[in-house]
Amino acid sequence: MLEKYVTLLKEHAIKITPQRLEILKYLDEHHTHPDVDAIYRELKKKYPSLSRTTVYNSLEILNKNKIIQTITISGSELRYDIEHGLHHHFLCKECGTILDIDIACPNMDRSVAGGHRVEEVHGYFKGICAICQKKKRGNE
Amino acid sequence: MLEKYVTLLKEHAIKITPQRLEILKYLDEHHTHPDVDAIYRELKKKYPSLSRTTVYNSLEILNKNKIIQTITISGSELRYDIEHGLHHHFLCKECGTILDIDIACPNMDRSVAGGHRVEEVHGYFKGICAICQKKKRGNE
DNA sequence: GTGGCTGCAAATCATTTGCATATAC
DNA sequence: GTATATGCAAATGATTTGCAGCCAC
Repeated sequence: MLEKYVTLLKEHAIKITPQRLEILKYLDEHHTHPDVDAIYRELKKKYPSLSRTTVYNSLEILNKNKIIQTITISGSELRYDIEHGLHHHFLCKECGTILDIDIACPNMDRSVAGGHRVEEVHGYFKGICAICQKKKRGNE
Repeated sequence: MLEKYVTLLKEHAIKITPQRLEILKYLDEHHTHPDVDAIYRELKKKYPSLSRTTVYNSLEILNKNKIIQTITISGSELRYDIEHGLHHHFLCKECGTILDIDIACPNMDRSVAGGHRVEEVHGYFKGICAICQKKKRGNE
């Protein structure tokens, strides 16, 4: 069950620890773009000895190995997402949800004029999500 | 000299204060995407009584009125930029500089599938800027 | 005149650091 | 066995809050 994560960590020469496996599994199974505290609180239920520091450390090494990515769309805390193909993000200003956006942008997706070497591309959209729009209409 | 900023604030029904005018002028004249502390330290030289709180407050009201925008590309602190047409940003991981990127992305620039209402679009690119690439080549 | 603004100090929240113990390999 | 990871507590850094005095209108 955790086999795929063991394999993935081995491929990157990252030491296998139960904490790392659980954090990686959590991000693989929950595409909710959680912050550190959300991951910590959720996994703390099953592993009461887990510390926030370990969550920070694990996320850092996973990020450095490009297994996960950080999302800065909220501006107040980092959000995390497992790497799963180039996609962008939408933040609902009403409910705070962050959604995956699967549109391509040919001009944007790899190179930038001016001789800069682009290694990461992040498209961030902000507005009101479909669900919150419905709710608002219902209330008026 | 500050006339244009007085006019701009009046149009938005924002009270005119010397601090607000100076902060707005600073962002209009320096497209360096400074953080709060950079603005504070620079203006503190000319206005020793200036407080960081006032910088925060002023930036907030300017942002709410869409006269300036916040940039979350760095992930650790907010950067500020005067609104000047849709453009995107590039962060150099080597020197930390944030550059304006003037490329268009038709798919990205206004609407997103799924019924979400898009109000803001931010394209963030990260990599090594042209200058840092040259420096690195020189050192090798 | 008065409601909103400024500036100071204290509080808060996310993240980092130092270090002793425990664990992967 | 040893280098590395974990977990705790304390430190840091950005931002927010509470509040008294001041200023724009």
